[in-house]
Amino acid sequence: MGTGSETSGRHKDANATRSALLAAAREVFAEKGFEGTTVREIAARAGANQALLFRYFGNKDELFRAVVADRGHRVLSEGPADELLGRLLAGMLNTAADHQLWLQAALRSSGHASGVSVIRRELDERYVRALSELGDGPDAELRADLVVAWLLGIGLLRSVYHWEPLASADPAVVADHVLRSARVLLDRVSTNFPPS
Amino acid sequence: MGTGSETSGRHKDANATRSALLAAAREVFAEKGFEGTTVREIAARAGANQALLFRYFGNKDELFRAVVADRGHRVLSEGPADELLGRLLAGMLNTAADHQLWLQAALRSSGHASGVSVIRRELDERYVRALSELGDGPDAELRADLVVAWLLGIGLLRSVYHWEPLASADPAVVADHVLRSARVLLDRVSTNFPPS
DNA sequence: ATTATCTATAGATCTATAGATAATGC
DNA sequence: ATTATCTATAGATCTATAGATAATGC
Repeated sequence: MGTGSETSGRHKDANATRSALLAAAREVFAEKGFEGTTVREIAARAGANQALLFRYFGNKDELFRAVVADRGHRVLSEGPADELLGRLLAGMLNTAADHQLWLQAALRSSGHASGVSVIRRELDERYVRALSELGDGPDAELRADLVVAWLLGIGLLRSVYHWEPLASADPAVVADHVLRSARVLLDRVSTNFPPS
Repeated sequence: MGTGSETSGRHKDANATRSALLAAAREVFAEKGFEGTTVREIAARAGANQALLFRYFGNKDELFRAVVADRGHRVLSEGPADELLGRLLAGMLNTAADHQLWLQAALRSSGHASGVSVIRRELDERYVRALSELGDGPDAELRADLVVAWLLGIGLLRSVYHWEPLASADPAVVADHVLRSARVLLDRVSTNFPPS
């Protein structure tokens, strides 16, 4: 107990070094994608020796997976179903630094198998499964896919392309627009009465 | 006149070699992105010597730009304004092989400067400018961006992630869903009377 | 004679490892 | 004595070029 990890970095602290490497890797992978990143640059940014990266993570691909792995965070059970889309949207519009970096790292690595698989897994496990429980019908899945496409496209333009005015827009305003339109898309799926 | 380019490839034909390299480059860049692609693999797939790639295109980055450059095709003036969104959508859902490869190559190269700039340019010049002429108002641009995000997200899920059922869905069905929802998003922008 | 193609290789990477050194904990 | 860190380098790339060869056109 009482790890008390100093960030000074002049000590010998395996945990601190590991975290520094992980944080640096997240940044560099986000900036340049998997293939454009070199382990030496990660180590340099972490202020650590390059050999430690292999000692602690095995190889470059495992380090990448450690960076993007397992964000957990099941959205479905966190609140009422009719606010689900809003929660998914909030997740994608999340401006927390680590979320933005995670998204950039994954999307900028779309040419690499691990980059593709992490996006597949995250979108499927969190977004599609959550949305698909909202309704049924012949093309309920397709409609859910279209919503996911929208959310991912918004994340892509904001995080990777820094597309203005979208990137700097108020998340609440963006959410309002998207929710209003997406409800049209999803409405026929649910068996609700039509409003007014 | 009368080029009569044989595809046998045993002759000496600079134009044929150039095209073969370009076509092979489009495929490999689409599969692996800019950084994951090697010039040797492109040359091998083209059945050409690797040195010719540099002779004809200068370097790898210029070859990439030759692959993704300038798709032209101004969409705005091609038909009535209220069908513009449908035309943009048709463009993104275009299942022609070369369009799919173009989109994959660009998106899978999101970690590379040229990949980012080509997407920026194409989306801006074709999609955003076209859409922004549809309406005005405080957040007309933001709404246009959101439509672009949707189109790009759909293209990303289909082309890069082969996401089902979206990837194999009938473009007409997809278009119907998207148009219906997007009209809600864009409607307040135009100064039309509200329908019914 | 000109132009396309090929050979061979320079030079600069990059990942990953083996083994030496230095700091900690007992 | 153990564990973290560093040095040095193997081995495998990769882009790009210089210069030789071979096919075409006159």
